[in-house]
Amino acid sequence: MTGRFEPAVAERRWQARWDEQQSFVADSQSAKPKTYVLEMFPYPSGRIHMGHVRNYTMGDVIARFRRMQGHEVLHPMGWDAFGMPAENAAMERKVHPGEWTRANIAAMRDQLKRLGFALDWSRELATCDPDYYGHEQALFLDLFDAGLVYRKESEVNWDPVDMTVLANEQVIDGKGWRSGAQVERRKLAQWFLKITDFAEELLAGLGTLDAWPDKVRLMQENWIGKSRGLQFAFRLAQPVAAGDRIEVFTTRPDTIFGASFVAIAAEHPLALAVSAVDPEAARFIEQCRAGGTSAAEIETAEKKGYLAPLEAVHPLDAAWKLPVYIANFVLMDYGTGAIFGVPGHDQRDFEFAKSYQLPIKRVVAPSANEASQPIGKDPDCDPGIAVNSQFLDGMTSAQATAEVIRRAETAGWGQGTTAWRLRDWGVSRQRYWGTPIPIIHCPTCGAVPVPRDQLPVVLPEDVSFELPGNPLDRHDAWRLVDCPECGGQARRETDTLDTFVDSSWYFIRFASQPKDRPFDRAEAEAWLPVAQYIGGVEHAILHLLYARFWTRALQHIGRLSISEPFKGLFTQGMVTHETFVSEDGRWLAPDEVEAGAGGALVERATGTNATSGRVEKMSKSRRNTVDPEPIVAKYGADAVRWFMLSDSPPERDLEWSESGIEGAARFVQRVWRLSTTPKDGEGRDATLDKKLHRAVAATGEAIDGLQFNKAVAQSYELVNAIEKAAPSASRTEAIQALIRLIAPMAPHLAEEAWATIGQAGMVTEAAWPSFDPALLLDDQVTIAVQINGKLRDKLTAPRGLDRAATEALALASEKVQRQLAGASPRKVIVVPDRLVNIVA
RNA sequence: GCGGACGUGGCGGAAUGGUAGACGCUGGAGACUUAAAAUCUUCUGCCCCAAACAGGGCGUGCGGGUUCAAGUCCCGCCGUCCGCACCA
Repeated sequence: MTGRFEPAVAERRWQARWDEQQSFVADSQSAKPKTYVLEMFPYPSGRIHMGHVRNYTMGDVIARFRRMQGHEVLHPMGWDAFGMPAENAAMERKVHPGEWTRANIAAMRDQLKRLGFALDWSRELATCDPDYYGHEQALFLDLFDAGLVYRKESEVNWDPVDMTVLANEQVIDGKGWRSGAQVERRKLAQWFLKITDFAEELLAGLGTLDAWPDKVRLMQENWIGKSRGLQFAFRLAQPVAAGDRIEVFTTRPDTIFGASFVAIAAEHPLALAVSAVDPEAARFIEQCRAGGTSAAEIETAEKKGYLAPLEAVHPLDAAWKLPVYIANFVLMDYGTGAIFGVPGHDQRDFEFAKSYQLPIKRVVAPSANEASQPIGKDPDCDPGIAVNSQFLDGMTSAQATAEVIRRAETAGWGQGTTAWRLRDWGVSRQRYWGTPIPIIHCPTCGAVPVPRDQLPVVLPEDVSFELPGNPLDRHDAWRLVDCPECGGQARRETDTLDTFVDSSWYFIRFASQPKDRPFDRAEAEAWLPVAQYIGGVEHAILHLLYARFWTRALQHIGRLSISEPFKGLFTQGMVTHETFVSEDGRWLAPDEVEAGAGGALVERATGTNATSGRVEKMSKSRRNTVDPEPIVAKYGADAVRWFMLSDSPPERDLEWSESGIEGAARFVQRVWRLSTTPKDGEGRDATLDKKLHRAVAATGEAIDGLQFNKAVAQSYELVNAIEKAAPSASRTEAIQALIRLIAPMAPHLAEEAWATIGQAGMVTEAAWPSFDPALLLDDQVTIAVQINGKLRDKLTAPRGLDRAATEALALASEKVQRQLAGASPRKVIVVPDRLVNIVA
C-alpha cells in the first residue's frame, strides 16, 4: 500500500471516528490526573482566521500530548458571542443580532471541526445563550448582595446622534467613530464593580504566577499602579462656602519645601464653586471639558491654568501662602484631584511654572554642596539629598520622605497613604446585544435585584434597530414591570453588561455546567485552575485582570476556593504576511501584483509600479489576509497545523508563506511514505536507537516548554535518520514511535499511519513513547581542541576519559603540535567529554 | 517621557559561559523520466590560497570589559518592535 496521503478523505474519516468514540469528552469523575487546557474563546465574527488556527493548534498540541501522557484533559470551546459587531450588522443588513451571531457560530464551528482539534464539544457554550447569561445574572446578584456592585454618576463619552456611550477607543478626533458627531461628556448613572477592593490582592497575586510571561505580569502591575505617598490638606487662607481645605496626594513629600503653587482639576468641587461666581473661570472649565481624550491630544495639549481667587497655606509654614490654579493637567479621578506643584523636580509642574512665571526652587541636589545650583532647562527628578528644606537638609530623599510623613501624622495634618491607578470597573453599556443587568428601578424602593426565581432576564427578540439608541429603552412591554418589593410600577434596567463580564467566568462554566446554578463548586475545583491558557497578548491587561478579579470575588463570597484562574499563561505571536502598495498608495492583495519586465513589481490591473511593504499582521484593511479554509482544502489540516508550529518560536510572529505550507505538506507525505513502505528487518541499529531515544526526550521536553518549533525540528531529524537507516527491528520501532511523536501535531496523519502499520486502537489513545536515559549518551564523544580559545582540532574519544588522558590526547594532536611549534603550553583547561583549551 | 522585548547566513530560526549556524525554506549541481511534476543524492555564512587534496583568515548590530573561553555575563551606544502615558 503506497501512494499519496489524501488529507481530504482521511481527515474527515478520523474526525468522524473521534466524534463517534467521544474521544475528547472530559470525564470530571476520572481518577487520572486532570489537566485543563484552554485557548481564549473566539468572537463569532463569521470566519476563522489564521490567528485562530495558530492559537488553537498550540492548545491542541498540549491537550493531545497530556492525554497521551495519561491525563484526563478538559479542552473545551465556546463563543464570546455578545458585542457590538452584531448590532452593527443588524443596522446594516437588517438582520437580528442573534440570528447573525448564531449563523456565524455555525460556520465557524464547522471550520474548527475541519481542523481536527481535540475539543470537548459537549461543553460548547455561547455567552448570548440565556442558559449562560442567566447564570451570569445570578453571579452578578451574588456580588451585589456582597456589596461589590454599586451605582454611581460618572462621565461618559456620549454620541448624540447614535444616542449611545462610546468607549475611549471609539472617539476619534473628538467625534464618534460611526456617526462622526461631536462627542459630548455626559454624566450618567452607571454600574460599577469594586475591583479596587482587590487591588492589593491582585497585585500580590501576580507574584504567585510564575508560569506567566514576565511581560504580562509587569503590564498588570503598571496598570494597577500602586504608589505610596503622603495625603495631606492645604488650609485655605480665607475659607469659602465649598470648603476650607484642599486635599492633595504626593509621592514626593521630600520636595514639600519646593512647592510653588497648588493646582486643582477642572471638575474639583472648589473649581466648580469658583466658576459659579466667576464667569471667566466657568469658561476655562468649559474649555478643559472640550479637550479630547485621545492619547495624541493629551500629549500635545498645552498646560494651562486659571488663577483662582484662593490662597493655600503651607502646612509647615503658616506665613507661606501659595497661589491656587484650576489646571487642565490635573485629573479628578486620580489621587484627590489636586496637587501641589514642585517645578524644580517634576516635569509637568516645571512646564506650568515656566508658562506662569512661578518660582522654580531647588530642594533636592545630587550632593549637599550643590544646593545653590539653579535648576537648568530641565527639572531634576532624580532622588538625591534634601537641600534648602529646613529640618530636612542633608537627608536622602527616602529619609526625608519618611520624616515628612512622620511629622504630618504626628501633627495631624496628613498621613501616609497608597494611591492606585486602578479604577473601579464600569460595566454598564447602553446596548441591546449583551447580558441584561438584573435590576429593577422602583421610584419608592430604588434599585431592586430581580428575584432569583425570575432569572434569567431574557432579552426580548422583537426589537428594531431602525432608530438610533438602545432598543431596550423603547421596548415598554419588556421594560415596564412591577417592583418585586412593593409591587408598584417600576422599570427594568435597560443597560447591559460589558462583554468582558461574560469572559470573566466562562472557564468556570466550561468546567462545570449544572442546569440550575452557575457551576458546581466541587466539579469546578476538580479542573481549575486552568493549567495552560493560551491567547493573544492584546488581552494581557483587561480580560486577564477582570477574570482574576472575578475569581477572587467568587472566592471572597465563598463560592470557590481558588484565587487565581490561570496557572500557566502563554501569549502567542501574530500571523503576519507581506504587504504590497500601489503607486498611489493603495494596499494591494498579493494576487494583484506580479513581477513585470526587469523583475520590478507592477500592479496587474494597471501595469503601474507597485512596491512590497512591510511584513505586517494579517488584516482586512492591509489586504494581506490568507483565509484558512481554502488552504486547508488544498493542503489538509495536518499540513496547516504543522506549518503553524514550525519555524517561528510560538511567542514571536509567524510569517505566512506559500513555500512554508508546501514544506509542511511535503513532510506529511514523507511520514506517510515511511509508514506505508514496509522495510521490516531483524536486529538492532544502535545509532538509530540513540537517535530515537534522543528525539523522544527532546520532543517531550520541547512540548512541555511550549517550544513547538523545536519539537517540529526533532521530528525532521528523526525522519531524516529513519530514511537513512537500513531495515532492522530498531527501524520498525522508530517508525512506531515517530507516529506517536507527531500525533499531537498532525493527528489525522498519525491515525492513518498508525492503522496502516497494523497497530490496534487509535493513536489518540496510545501512550506517549518513553525513552531510556542511558541511550541519550554516546559511547564516543567529540572533543573540541582549542588553542587560546580558537578551535584547532576535533578528536573522537571514548566517553568518560579522565582529565589527564584527555589532555594527553589533545597535546598529541598533529594540528596542535604544528600550532604550538615546539613551545610548551602555559596552561591547559580540560572539560571532560567536551573540550580542551590550551593556553599558549 | 516611562517600562519591556528583540538584533545570529539570502530568509525563518538552533545553540546548560565550552565545537556558532541544528532543523526548515530558498538556491546550485546531479539521478530517475520521452518530458514535466513528485521523489532521491549532494552542495549551500563570507573571504584568501589551491587544479585537487589540504590549509588559513573573518564572522552573532556597534564600542569597551570580565573570563582559559562570550551569541550567551557586565558597562556604554545604535536600531527595530510592543505596552503605558498629564498618575502627582
